[in-house]
Amino acid sequence: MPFHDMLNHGVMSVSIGVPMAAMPYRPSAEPGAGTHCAGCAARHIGLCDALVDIDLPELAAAAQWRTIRSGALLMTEGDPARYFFNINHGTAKVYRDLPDGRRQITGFVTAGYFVGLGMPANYSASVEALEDVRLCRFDRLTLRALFVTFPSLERKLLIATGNELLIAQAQMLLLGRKSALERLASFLLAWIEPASPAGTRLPMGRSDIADYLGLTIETVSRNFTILRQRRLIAISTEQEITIVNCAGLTGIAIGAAA
Amino acid sequence: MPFHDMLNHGVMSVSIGVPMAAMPYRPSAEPGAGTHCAGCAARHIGLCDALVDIDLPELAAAAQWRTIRSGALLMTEGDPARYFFNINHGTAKVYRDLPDGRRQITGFVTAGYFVGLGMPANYSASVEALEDVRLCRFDRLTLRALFVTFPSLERKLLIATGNELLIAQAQMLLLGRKSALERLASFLLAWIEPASPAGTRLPMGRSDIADYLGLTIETVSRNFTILRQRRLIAISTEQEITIVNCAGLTGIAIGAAA
DNA sequence: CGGAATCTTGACGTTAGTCAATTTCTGTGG
DNA sequence: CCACAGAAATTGACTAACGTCAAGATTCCG
Repeated sequence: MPFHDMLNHGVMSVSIGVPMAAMPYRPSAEPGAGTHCAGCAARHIGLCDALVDIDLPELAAAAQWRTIRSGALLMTEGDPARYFFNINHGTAKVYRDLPDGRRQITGFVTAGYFVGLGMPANYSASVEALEDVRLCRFDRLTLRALFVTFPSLERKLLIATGNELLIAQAQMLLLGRKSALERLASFLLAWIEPASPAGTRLPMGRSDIADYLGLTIETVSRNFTILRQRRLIAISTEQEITIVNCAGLTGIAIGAAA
Repeated sequence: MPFHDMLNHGVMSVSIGVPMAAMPYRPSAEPGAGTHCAGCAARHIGLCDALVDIDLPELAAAAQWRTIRSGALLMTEGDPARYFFNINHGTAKVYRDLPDGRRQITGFVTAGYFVGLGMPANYSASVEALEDVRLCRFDRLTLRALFVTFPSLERKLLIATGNELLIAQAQMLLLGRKSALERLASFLLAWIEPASPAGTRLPMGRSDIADYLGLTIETVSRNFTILRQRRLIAISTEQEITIVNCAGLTGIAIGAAA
């Protein structure tokens, strides 16, 4: 169960995958086999999950499909917060920067996550795609109007925002009180399928992991080596990781081991 | 504008100020002058702010007034999350502990704040009163039922939860990337009225500040001294602080000064 | 196969933590 | 009002963990 966080979403300078720039979504114009939200791969993990199939067209009319290329920005901190996003596929990083360049990644967002929760007038963070990202973009005013018709949308967002807050709390404990080794162990447990023998490919590099854990890239690398040498994890090809000793890794992550 | 955070709220072992243990709130039985929610000091900063006066009685019927003595727990991490709280007066700390005793305070809650946002079945943090705290306690199931009648309550909570998330993001940046001096400067700016020449009394001690900023009590103390020696703040009587040079303090807080 | 980017490893420096007094504050009672 | 005791805060000397700087090794892709 991967992590996440985020906050805003935004006016963006991104490449557009589906050629329907400012055009409202139309079922008949949809790409892929499903051709409408009910057939979307993210149908039951995204915002639409709050609605029954019969009500989907109204939500779909407010949604715009986009594909964000790897490395492109979904939103930039400080920009007017016009849009709200629902990720359907791919991974992006949410981060804040200090004036001198120090960066803190506050979360990674994957399929099903909302970007733009609890936003004020301007985005409070930047979001960059780590791989190609498919998403639904909503105009915030349009979406707010839909809340009146479908209170279940608002409930879904309230639950999602609450979950974000829980994850943020856990991350504050990690950043404020855990050692480098404990941070890395916690991170891997959240991202790697514990059972998978084949190994899981991490979508982010060492630099992003460092910015997420409040460490430097060198410290992350050193602690990867420590975990590997202690036979707690196995590293096949760089970011292809396998958890070898889940109990041992968990012990380190929760701070049980001295 | 003080900070905050929080998450759960809970089954609690607390002293009860207003003698109406499990009895539903009744206007005629209310303490103080206002004698009902419309006269409450927190009328326009709490949950009730989402309702017009005419609808208040319905919300009031679901609320129970409580006073939590300084040092008592509002909730304990892991306990079943039966209640939701709305602080009316006083300050409390929200924290998580690691098994070996390391503690991270994820936020301080004051008048107007909600405790128990986005909660799962069990409280995910403990909350302890730093001074006597007055609050309204709601049964979570009862409150959820009210959401159907008054969608504005849910909207209020969504906005509040979103604000929490923004604050949590800022705190992650602080914990992950700021120096001890920058952390303390950021904290003081959030808690001390910049203009007040008389000085503001902090409700928390050095130990709580340390647990909030991810530092030790000694490091907090040393950096208080540094800020005082640089004439950025003045310390009258221990936790009675005045901001002397707001611009200078802000410069440190945002990481502008090298 | 080659070059750039990413990752790893090593030597050394800096910041904050640890351990230990000492000082200051708070509150209580004489 | 002052004296005292306990708690909280400050200060100092030293240590440990992580950051910085600098090579090298690997991986990735054309």
